[in-house]
Amino acid sequence: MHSFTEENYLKTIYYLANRRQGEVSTNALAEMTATKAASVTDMLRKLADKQLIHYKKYQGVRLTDEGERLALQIIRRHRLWEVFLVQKLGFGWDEVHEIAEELEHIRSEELVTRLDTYLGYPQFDPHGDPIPTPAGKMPETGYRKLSEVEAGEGVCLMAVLEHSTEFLKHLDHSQLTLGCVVTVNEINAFDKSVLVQIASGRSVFISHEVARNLLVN
Amino acid sequence: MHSFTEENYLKTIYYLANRRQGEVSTNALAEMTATKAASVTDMLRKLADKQLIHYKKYQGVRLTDEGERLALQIIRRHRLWEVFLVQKLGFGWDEVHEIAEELEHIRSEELVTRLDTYLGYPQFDPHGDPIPTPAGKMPETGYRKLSEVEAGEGVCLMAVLEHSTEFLKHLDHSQLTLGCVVTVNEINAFDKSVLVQIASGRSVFISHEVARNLLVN
DNA sequence: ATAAAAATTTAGACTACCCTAAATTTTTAG
DNA sequence: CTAAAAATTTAGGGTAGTCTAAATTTTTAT
Repeated sequence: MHSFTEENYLKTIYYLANRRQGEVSTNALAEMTATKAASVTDMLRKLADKQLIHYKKYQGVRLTDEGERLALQIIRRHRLWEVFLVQKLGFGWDEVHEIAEELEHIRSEELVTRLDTYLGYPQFDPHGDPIPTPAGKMPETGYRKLSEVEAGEGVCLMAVLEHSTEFLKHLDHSQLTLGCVVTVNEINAFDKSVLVQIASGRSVFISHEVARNLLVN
Repeated sequence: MHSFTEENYLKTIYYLANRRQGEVSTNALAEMTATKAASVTDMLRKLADKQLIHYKKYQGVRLTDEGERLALQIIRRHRLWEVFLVQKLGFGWDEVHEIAEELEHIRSEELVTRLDTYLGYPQFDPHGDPIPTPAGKMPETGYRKLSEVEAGEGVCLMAVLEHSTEFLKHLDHSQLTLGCVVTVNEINAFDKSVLVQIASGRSVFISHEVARNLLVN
């Protein structure tokens, strides 16, 4: 079995590898795990010994197939629990991340299977992120960032890249919810902010910073 | 905050203090926590420093008010999660203990509150154990052991003292479920086994060992 | 009452994970 | 191309929780 801490490192390596494509650096991991680079190096040696990562000193790190399988299993659990917390317990989508961080480490295959069934085999978590399959594959989505949409296009809000409470509360406040159909009316040439119209007919101003964190279809 | 391990010790001290009335011994704790007496001594010093237990060397241990409050909070979480696992996810009552051992340590008051609401404020867990109140009181039940019931009496099965898979599967097999009304027909003078009649009319033989672990009303 | 047995505590050590400071390697800038 | 900067690793050490073996205290049995 792998420790709570090992699981968190694997998950973090997966995220960083997919964010900035390619190898993951020690410093990036230290920042994400809120530890120091020296501690990361210790753990990388340990994960490499267990064949969960490919690791050459000073060269960055990459998950092995087994490491990726484990990472996706943990992400699957995290996202299923987020669905539970929002859909069944009525938490807001901005309140569930921390709790799911703990729930994802509960060790029981049977529990995850039954939870999945209970929730009706959801495909996406409350932030629109796809839920990895039981077999350990991450579904492809093909979403674009709202910041890359041309003026005049109509698109559907599918997911958020940023999960902070402040960002999510801001979206709630602007009546921007997932599934929401928006039409891009204007793109400001200077600051790249966009003016969109939502289904209710209301116009909503979205800064470039926000638009970069919204995924659409 | 208190560690996972500290929480387990507090819970275990509570159980043992209520099982064999009075002070809890180092060895009993070592057996229950599957560690060695020396490790228990270390932890007792730590819990005493934190004012969670009353502890005098060589004299056994007792929870302080604060320690008992924490222990009951953990037991409350454990039992609520067991209700969830059985009622919502469809686990058998013999399968939920280990998983609830992990879930009980998830740190979120809000989670427990919402779970309680979601489950409809249950009073008892799937084994018939009362669920401590949010304020940290253990409800009194006044149950007797089936082994103490007189011949001729009709009683209702309310709870089990033993939680092992084998014991619970045996009860399932004998069609002895909680809430089941049973009439004690005969008490064997030699081995104290009892012959009871259940609602379906069927007679069920119950050994003294089993009867001692069944609580009735 | 006291010696043997049982229970408990202390001493010293181990692992997992984390840290700071110093050393080393890689990257970058001039 | 090389010196400075940045990134990374190594060295040495800390805490939490565990262990074994030895020392100490309490209990039990004669």
